[in-house]
This record gives sequence, structure tokens and C-alpha cells, in this order.
Amino acid sequence: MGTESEDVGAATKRVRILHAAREVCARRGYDGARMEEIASAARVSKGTLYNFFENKEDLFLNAVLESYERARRLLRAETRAPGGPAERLEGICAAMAKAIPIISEEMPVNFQIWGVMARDEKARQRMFEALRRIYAEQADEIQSILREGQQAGVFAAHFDPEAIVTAIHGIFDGQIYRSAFDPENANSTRLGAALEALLRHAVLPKRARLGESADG
Amino acid sequence: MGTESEDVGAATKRVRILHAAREVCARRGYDGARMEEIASAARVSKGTLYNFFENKEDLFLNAVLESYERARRLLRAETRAPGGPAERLEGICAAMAKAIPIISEEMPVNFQIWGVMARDEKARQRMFEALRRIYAEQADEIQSILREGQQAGVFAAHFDPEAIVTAIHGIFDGQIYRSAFDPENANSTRLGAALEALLRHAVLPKRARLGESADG
Amino acid sequence: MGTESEDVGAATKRVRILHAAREVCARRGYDGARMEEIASAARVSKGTLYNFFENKEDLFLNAVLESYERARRLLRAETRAPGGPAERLEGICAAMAKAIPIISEEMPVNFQIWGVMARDEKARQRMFEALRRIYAEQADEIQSILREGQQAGVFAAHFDPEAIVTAIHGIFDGQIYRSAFDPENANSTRLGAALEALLRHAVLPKRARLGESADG
Amino acid sequence: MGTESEDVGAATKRVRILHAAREVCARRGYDGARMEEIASAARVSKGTLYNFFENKEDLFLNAVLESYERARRLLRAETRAPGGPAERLEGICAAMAKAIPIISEEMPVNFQIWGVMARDEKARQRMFEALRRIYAEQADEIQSILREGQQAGVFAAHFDPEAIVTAIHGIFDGQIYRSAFDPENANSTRLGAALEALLRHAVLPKRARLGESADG
DNA sequence: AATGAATGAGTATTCATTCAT
DNA sequence: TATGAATGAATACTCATTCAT
Repeated sequence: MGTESEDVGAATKRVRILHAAREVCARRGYDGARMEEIASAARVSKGTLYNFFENKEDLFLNAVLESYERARRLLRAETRAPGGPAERLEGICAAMAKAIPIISEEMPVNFQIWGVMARDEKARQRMFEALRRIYAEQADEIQSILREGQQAGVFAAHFDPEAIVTAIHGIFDGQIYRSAFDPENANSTRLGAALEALLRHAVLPKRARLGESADG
Repeated sequence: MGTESEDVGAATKRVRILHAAREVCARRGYDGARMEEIASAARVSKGTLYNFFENKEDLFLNAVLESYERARRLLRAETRAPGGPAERLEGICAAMAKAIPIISEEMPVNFQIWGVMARDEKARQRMFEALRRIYAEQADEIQSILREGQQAGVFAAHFDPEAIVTAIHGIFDGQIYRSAFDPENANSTRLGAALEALLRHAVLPKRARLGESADG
Repeated sequence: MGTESEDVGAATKRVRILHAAREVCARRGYDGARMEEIASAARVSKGTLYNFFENKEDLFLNAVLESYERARRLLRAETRAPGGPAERLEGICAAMAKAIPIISEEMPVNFQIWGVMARDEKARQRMFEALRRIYAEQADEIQSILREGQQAGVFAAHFDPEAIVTAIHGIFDGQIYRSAFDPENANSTRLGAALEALLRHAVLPKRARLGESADG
Repeated sequence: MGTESEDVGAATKRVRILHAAREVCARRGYDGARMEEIASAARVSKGTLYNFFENKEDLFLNAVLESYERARRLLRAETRAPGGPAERLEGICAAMAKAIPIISEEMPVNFQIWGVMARDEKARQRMFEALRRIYAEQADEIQSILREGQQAGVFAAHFDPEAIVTAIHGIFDGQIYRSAFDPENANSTRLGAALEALLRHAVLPKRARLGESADG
């Protein structure tokens, strides 16, 4: 008895600290985020911070990794859905559109931590490796959908899947990057429009495109 | 007498300091970059730093702005070149491809400074405003080329210029963003391939597209 | 039932802690000796330390007192032996020679603790009082032997017992003091040679001295 | 102009800091001696402390070395005086007697620092090496006086110079050591009496000793 | 304008101690 | 009694900034 609630308590405490760290960092910046304030925001003592994390840097490294992990779950959610290539591709684009505002909101803090980790080669590697893994995972998924669609004849035959993946990812990353300094022009609508244009003109089959042109 | 050479000397000194600041920041990170070391790298004394810049933050704000200014010049170089819409669009894409490695190299330092400026709303606004201006400038340029091309009938009629601009910019931004953590997969070649696919399928006229399909 | 073994257990535990404290202090220095590590070296928990001692300072005060007590036992062992003044004096000198390496080994830790107790007048007094008691005890013993020997005519008549006691103690203390920084030149052999010279020339009767000179 | 007074100022500042460090350490103990308070006692800022010394440990290491250097000067003063062996030996003993109260007063602080340096092998070696040098220097001086005196026939022929040097040094060290915990019984008078007894009985020639016994 | 010695505000981190179990 | 997670007081040290020269 009590063990469960204790385990939950421990898990909760760790997550409480990570979120408190992000929250204070968002308000004050990395350097301005005093451990004291983070502890207080997480409703633990300063010493407890150091029972969970080696030091400030380690705390924020883990805060970033946890943010990535949430992003990964967000992006994979609809990728594994059933359906034909077109439906699944649309699912991925929809997931991206849904993820953009959430990820964008976390980027200012993440960018800060990227900067701080610049000094620690090892931490930086670990942080970026996690990020690359998410991208590679998703790129593979998209590319196999594109190939599958081409073979099944539901996608146009003449595009280069790798270039299209780069374009899709680029459009997505671009919105995230831009949201940091130009939130007005970085949003789900713009992302959706750009992706739709890319898919309509480059990926969808000629019939669709002819239909289009017939409309014009 | 001597004023000219002194002005040149002053200009040179200012730039020397800005570059020294970037260089030390790249090696040590923002916090690790001591004014002492920057001064020494710029071959001036610590006190001289404060004759050119208000304080450390101001120094780095200016270092970022100078980096942006160089990027702006890089990107505009071929935009203003003469020629038809197709040539000018290709010129812009070529300029982007050429700019990517230079800008990418400067991003780690810029990201650091973004983080630092988080605390100073005013500095951040000034920094981001400069960045937005570059983007707006270029977006306008591209969009007018696209419209001009559509009206002249040298581009396909049915794409949405705004969506295409977003896509082009997105692909470009995406490479810059990604280069920070995944340099292997962010380079001019990838950028070129993605842009080419976008333009070929969405922007170039049907003839070209039909030609394509004739090739297949 | 079990009380005895528990008492023994408690006694053992207390001594284990005191020795662990000395051992860790020898390795890490007083400040570097964490209660955690002492507890671990004594195979008890941190909390248990506080069941035996008020606090860190109290623990180390007791560690020093225990060291003194052992030194006292070592030095008194042969003092109370039977025999004439000469034999008993020799016994004392032999005990000193035997004690030197043991005491010397403990001095580095003791010196550390002296320093720490500087802040706590009361603790320092208690610690130094114990040390003075050992010295006074032994000084009395030696002086009474010297007087007894003079009255019995087995020692030379013209030395000042108090000065000789000071000299004997000084030579002993000097070796202990010096062993802290110059172990090469502080050892039983040197102590023995110096004490022998003192006794031969100053304490033993003329006959011996004449015999000596006859040898020369 | 001004350079001299500046040099003096710099020298003075360093010495002011060293003395302030000793003074605060004597009052509060090593750990209790806050850098802030030392700076304030030396009438400089905290930062200036670190312009002169690497860190707290280095500051106190230098404080001890400077104390040794003063002791060395004190002890050598009369050693180099002219005169026969007997006069010079008396001069050394007189210097010791004069040095005792000064050195004794500094020992509590020095002992503390010995303890602190226990953790830093290198600092400890440097500190103890300086101390050993003083002792070796003086031991050589005394021994050569003793040998010279024996050869000249002004000292007794039958003592072992090395043992006598050990005894003299021992008596001296013993007083210093003892002064730390038993100042009542460690003073110049006691030192003088013990040294006199040693010299009278062991070093001075038989004539003197016979004269003595004639007095008795 | 240039210098660099002096300043002192500001904070991460440690670890002795407590106390609920 | 024993445990060890949680606490928070306490402080060495750095380095941006100033200003007398």
C-alpha cells in the first residue's frame, strides 16, 4: 500500500520539475531561470532538484528530451493509421498541422537550450541525436508511403520521392523555425496551404491535375 | 589629416570586434565568451569594447544584425538581375543554394543569441524585425516574379503564388533549421533537389510537364 | 536476553563509526569527509550516526578523544611496572619509542580536528584538557622517578628534575610534531638516540659518565 | 613618478591580504573565514583577492609560507653572528627562545592550514618542503658548531652531535607543539631551562661540569 | 581614445541535519 | 532503532563593468 502512490508521486515530481523548468525558462530565459525559482514552481526544495538531475544543464537537457518525446508521439499518432497511401499521407500532413502550434510554442525554450548545450559536446550530441531520430523515423514513413502510392498507381509516377520528402519536411521545419521570429506568418493554415500545393501539383496523379486544369 | 585612416581604422576595429565575438561565442558559447577573450581576439583592450558597444548583450545583438545584413546582401545579389521570370526565379533559387552553407555556419551562434535576447523584449524585437524584413523583402520579390510569370504565360496558371512562396521559403528555412542539428541531411544539394521538384511540378508550364511525362 | 550482545553491538558500532570517521578524514580531509561516506564506511546509515553523536563536530571530537585515550594507555603501560628508578625511566622511554609511530600516524587527522575545533571554544577546551592530562600524568610520573633516583643516589645529584622532564617531553613532542611534515627525520631511532644522550650525560651518575669517558 | 609608490602599494596590498587572512582565520577558523571578511579586513574588494591568489586554499598556503619565511629570518638572525662555538651556540638558543612566543602565536593558524592542505598533495608538499628546509638549514648550522667546538676542545668530546641536534630541535619543536594546547607549560623560560640543562650536562666541557658539581 | 586593475552583484551547488516510515 | 529522501542555509567564485591614468 502506498507504494503505487509513491511511485506515481516520484514520477509526477520529476515531470513537475521538468515542466517547471520549461515554464520558468520561457519567462526568464535560461540564464535568468534560477534553480530556486524552478524548485519553487515545482513545489519541491532546491536540493530535490539535485536528487533528480545532476545540475542545471542536465535538468534542461532532460526538459528538451521530454519535449521531443512528446513531439514524437504527436507526429506518429496518425502515421500508423490504416488506409491507402493517399489517406495515410493526408494523415501525416494533418498530424503536422496539428503539431505545429504545440511544437512552435516550445521552440523558444528549446532554441535557448540548444545554445546552452553548445559548450557540452556530449549533451549536444545526445539532444540532436534524439531530434534526428524523430526526423529519420518520419522521413522513412513518408518515403515508403510515396513509393507504395507510386507502385499502386494512385500517385503520379514521375516525382522523386526523396526530393518530395525533403520538400515536405522542409516546409514543416521552415514553419517551426520561422515561428520563432515571425509567428504571424508561421501557422497551421500556411503550412496546410503549402503542403496542399505541393501534393496537388507534384504527388497526386494526372487525372487530378487534369481535372484541375479542366476547372481552370 | 589621418581622419580617413582613423575612420577606416574605427570601422575595421568595429568589425574585428563583431567577428571576434562570433568566433569566441562559437567556441565557448555565449556565457562562456568572456569580454576579456573577445577583446584579446580582436586585438583591443576590454575597455575599447565599451567604446563601441553598450554592453555584452548589445555587442552580440549587433553581431547578429551584421550577420543578417550579410545574409540579406547574399540573397538579393541575383534577385535584381535582369531576365525573364523563369531566369530570375532560377537566380533566386541559385542564390539560396549558395547562401545555405554560409548561413548554416552562422546559425549555432545566432540561436545562442536568440536565447539570450529572450530576456530583453526590445532587443529581441529589433533582432527579429530585421530577420522578418529580409523574409518579407524576398517573399515580395518571389511573389511578384510568380505573378508576372503567370500573366506572361510562362508559368502554369493554376498554382497559388502565396502557397508556392510559403513552400519555397519553407524549404529554405527548413534546411537552415535542420542544419543546426543534422548537417548531414541539410545541404545545398538537397535544397536544390526539393526546390527543383517543386518548381518543375507546380510552377513550370504544362508543356514542360508534358515533356517530362514524354521522357518517362 | 540479548542485551549483552546488543551492548557489544552498540559498542562495536560506536567504535566502527569513530574509526570510519578517522579513516575517511585521513583520505578526504575534515571538510571532504561526508557523513554519508563515514556512515557507509561504518556500514550504518546516515541517521544512525546521529543516534551516537550530536553532529559532525561531536563525532570528530570523540574520535580525537578516543585516539588520546589509546595513546594514554600505550604510554602508561610500562610506567607502572615494578623495578628501580633507572629501570622504570627506561621503561617510560621505551614506551615513548614504541608509541611514536602509532601516535604519529594519527597526528594528521588530529591536527585537522584541532583546526576545526578552533571555532568551538568548549570543544577545544575539552580536547586540549584531555591532552594536557596525559602530559601532566606522565610528567608527574617521570619527575617522581627522577627525584626518587636522586634521593636513592642512583641518578646524578645536580640536574634539575623539572628541566629534565621538560627536555624529555620536548624531545618526544618534537618528534610527534615533526613527524607531521618530515617523517624521514622523525622516528623511534632518532627519539631513542636523543633521549639516550640526554639521560647518559645528564641523568645517569658520574660513575657511568666517568666510565664513558674511560671508554673514549 | 608614482611607480615606486605603486610598487610599494602592490607589495603592501599582498601583505595586507596575507595578514588579514591570518587574522580572520585566528578568529573564525579556516572554514569560518569568509573571503568577504578577509577582503574587508585587508581593505580591498573580494575580486582583488582573486587577482593575487588563485583561490582560498592558495591564499592560505601563501599565508603559511610567509609565516615560515618570517620564522626563518628570525632564527637565522643570530646564527651568523661572529664568535666562538660556545657563543654562537648560545646565540642560536637565544634566538630560539626569542622566536618561541612569536612562532607559537602563529601555530594555531598554521595547524589549521596543515589540516586543510591535507587534501591537496601538491600544496602540502610545497608547504612542508619549506618547513623542512628551515629545519635542515638550522640543523646543519648547529651540527657544524658542535663539531667545531669538539675539535677546538671547547666542548665535551664524548657526545654524539647528531643526537644533540635532535635533542635541541626536539626541545624546541616540543615547545611549539605543546604551545598549541598547553600554553601555560610552553614558554621561553621552560625552553631555556631545558636547553641549558642539556648543554650544561652534555655539551659543555668537564671543567664546567666539575665546577658545577663543586658548586653543589 | 585606450588601457586594465579594481570592483561587487549575483547564483549554482553542497551536504549536514531532520523526520516520516 | 534504523533508514535515506527531502530540506535549505551558507559561500566561494566569476566576470561584466567602471574609471583613474
